[in-house]
Amino acid sequence: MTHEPDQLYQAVQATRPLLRHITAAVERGSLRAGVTVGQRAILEGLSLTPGATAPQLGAALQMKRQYVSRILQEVQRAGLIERRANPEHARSHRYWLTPKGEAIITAIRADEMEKLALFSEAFSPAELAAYHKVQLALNGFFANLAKEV
Amino acid sequence: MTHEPDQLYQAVQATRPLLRHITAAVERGSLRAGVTVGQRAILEGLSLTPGATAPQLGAALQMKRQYVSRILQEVQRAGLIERRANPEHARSHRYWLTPKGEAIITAIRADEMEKLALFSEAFSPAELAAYHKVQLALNGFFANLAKEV
DNA sequence: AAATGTTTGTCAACTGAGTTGACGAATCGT
DNA sequence: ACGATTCGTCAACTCAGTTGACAAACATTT
Repeated sequence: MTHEPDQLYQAVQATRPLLRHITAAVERGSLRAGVTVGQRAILEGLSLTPGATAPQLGAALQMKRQYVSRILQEVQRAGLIERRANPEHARSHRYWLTPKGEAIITAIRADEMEKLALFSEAFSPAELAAYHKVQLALNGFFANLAKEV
Repeated sequence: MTHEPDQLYQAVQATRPLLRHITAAVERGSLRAGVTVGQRAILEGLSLTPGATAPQLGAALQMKRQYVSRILQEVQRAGLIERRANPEHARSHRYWLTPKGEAIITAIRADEMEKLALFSEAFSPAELAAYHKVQLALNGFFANLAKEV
């Protein structure tokens, strides 16, 4: 018996408007004042792996190092991160959140967690786990598809 | 007992790279020659509701009517759709896929279905159903969040 | 019939996300 | 010492999508 992928197809289609809505909703949050989703991703990344380099962040967040670098410059100018020289490489830098940056990403995270917690009450742990599992698998699947040829 | 939304949070975060990979993978498909994801969405929409107007498509696809209109012009020039006057409104038009457009969206759909069918074998029907369910609910949830001020 | 509000198509300017290419300086491997 | 790789930076570009404006057509109210 073959699995009919209709549901999956439809769900994947919905990814586009979903992301738009996530972005819009999240940017509307008062806590986000002036922080774009790209910047937010960088702050989150630095929160998880303090002292990361730009290329490391790029790999973790699946973005090009040049783009990461540009965002790092923006948030540095905004005083949300600071960079220090990398003793192991004269041209390389490591990045850390400043207290201000730390406060902002923490507030954003708390706000979003709260909203998601509300949402998640409508679902069973099994459903949420399945969502997580399939989402990550899809990510890997399409990343591979995109790479071949 | 509260649901810990950590998994959900992480999955939602993954939406951004996921969409990028989907787009890249799908545009790499030889069948897509010259068809952007936006155009593809319009073709899909017209396939589901033939004779739709631009504002109707916009509502269905959750895009602004102006943007839909621009894409409609593109695919019309490419000969994938045709428009006819709307007898009920002198300024309005209805849109239909041409045989060429029909062939293209059918081929795209078949190709993607095939790939997704392969992928979906790794999951139980319950997991796929849960993914679908949560994905659509998230869409509605964030669409609402984005709307309220 | 006239005034007012809404819908439609179209044009234009803009933002945001992200990629790609290039270049020089630094580092690594051999 | 030499070639390949890595890192930072600048620049140009694409793509998706929004917003604003304007005029024509239509609907509604008075």
